[in-house]
Amino acid sequence: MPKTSGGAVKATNAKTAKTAKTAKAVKSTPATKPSQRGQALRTPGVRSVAAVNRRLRQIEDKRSVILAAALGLFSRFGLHGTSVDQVAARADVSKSNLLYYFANKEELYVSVLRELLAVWLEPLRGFSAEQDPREAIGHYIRRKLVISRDQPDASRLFCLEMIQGAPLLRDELGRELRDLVDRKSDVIREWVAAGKLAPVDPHHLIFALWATTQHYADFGVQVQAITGRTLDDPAFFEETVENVQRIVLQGILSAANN
Amino acid sequence: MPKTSGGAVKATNAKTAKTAKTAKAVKSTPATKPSQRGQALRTPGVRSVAAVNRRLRQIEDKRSVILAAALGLFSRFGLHGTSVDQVAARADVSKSNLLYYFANKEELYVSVLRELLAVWLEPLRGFSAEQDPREAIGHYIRRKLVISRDQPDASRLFCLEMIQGAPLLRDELGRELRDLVDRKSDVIREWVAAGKLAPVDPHHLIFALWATTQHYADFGVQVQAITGRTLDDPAFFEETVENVQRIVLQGILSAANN
DNA sequence: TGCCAGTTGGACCAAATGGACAAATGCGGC
DNA sequence: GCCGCATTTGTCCATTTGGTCCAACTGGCA
Repeated sequence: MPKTSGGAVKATNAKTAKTAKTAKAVKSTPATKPSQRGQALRTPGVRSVAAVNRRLRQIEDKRSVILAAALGLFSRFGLHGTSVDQVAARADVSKSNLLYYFANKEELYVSVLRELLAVWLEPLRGFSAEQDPREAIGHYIRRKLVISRDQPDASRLFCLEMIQGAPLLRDELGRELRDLVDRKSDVIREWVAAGKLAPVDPHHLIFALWATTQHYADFGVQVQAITGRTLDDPAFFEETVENVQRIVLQGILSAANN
Repeated sequence: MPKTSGGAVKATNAKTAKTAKTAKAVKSTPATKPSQRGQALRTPGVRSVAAVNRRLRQIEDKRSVILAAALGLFSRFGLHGTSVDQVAARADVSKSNLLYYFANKEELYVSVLRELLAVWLEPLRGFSAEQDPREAIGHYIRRKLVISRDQPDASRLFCLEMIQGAPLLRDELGRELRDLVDRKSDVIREWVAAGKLAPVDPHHLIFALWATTQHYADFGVQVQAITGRTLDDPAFFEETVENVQRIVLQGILSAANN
């Protein structure tokens, strides 16, 4: 909303003058910013292939640094709780420079998310019907817990986004994730049909797996407040893997009671 | 909606002058704002007891309305993603008025959180050693899922706060929650000792219970994206209760494999 | 060496926002 | 009807922040 009070005040003081919006004359678009050339991989122009490739790698590197910094901050403070300045500072580049590589804050955010989703889904791809479910699921739990330990930021940001209704992932969610889950659900159903698993709804099983493993990343603070330990403690990590596996695989009722 | 653009316009015209910050002279604190009188319940002054009580109730009501509005917004957009204006609008009060009841945004936020923690912990209090664990835990799962269904906002905000490191709940976490969990852990240990439960670490069991049940609130969007349903669907709700109970209590391995 | 696309940083701006302030309005008791 | 306090509102301001603009620089190439 307009709200020009600030502008009005400044307008009154002498020195200002205003940049006057000088006729945009030459439209000095500085060639192609990396944040723009999405597909059009570049007109070879004159540069040697080697030089181009080198530069391309440099660009990728810098983007990575920025993305890493952004992940760290976004995952803790969210999109709105993080300023571009902060990300730039953490990535050790100037804000302008950052905005040279990412058109705007939101694009940066989405870029981070997109990388995330891949990492996050990866472990699930492992499931296949030939495997022994006990093995496959036990292994899956361990892998997810490793991620919770080594990349808690990724897990947290994913959770953050989900809580907010995943406005920027909705499409991906409805497509990629859903497909993958559907495929793996079939695997689980086969296991059940083969009598290798108790009759359990695949979706709910997958949710339980996600929930129990992610919890140690997303609620890491709580876990630490209660147990006084973190997954970084190897003993605690193993203990966690074992307990989660046991709970999900065998349940908690004693044989006598079962 | 305030929106002072008009004011700005006025500002440019002669009369303005600026309020000049006149020496703060009398420090005209307007008696006691509700946002201040925390404990000092009020010097009876002159008002009749009846009148005072009525007013007190009114204050509580208004605070509740604001808190509810705040919960709805904070839980989706976080502290930084929500403006005081938005909360005020949603609660149908002016921003100034809101700030009359809550000294500042952060106090409002903390107030919301404080209410939350109580709701959130309540179900766990139910556990006691005399109960049949199968019953107690099954019941607990149901209760938590009811909360996930009926108060997803609360669950989400709690999760949000936790992800951010719970800077404002750290103390409460270290004290209240920890104590409660410790006490209930003892109950679980007794169950295990009595052979009613398989040997499982109480902490991890509690985490698993929290995680699996909250998941349906915090990741509600994901759940819907995948299953196409919500807990509001009674059939889906029951199906969820049953599956979560079965997974946690009996595990997923078939008897043959167990 | 000089050129130039591609990069980088700094000054600057407009919008948004938290919140201070003071004037206004309501209201119970005298 | 008047007083004094509680409540409510409109106005204004300082600060933060996303983003623009432009001047300056760089490294590869003719």
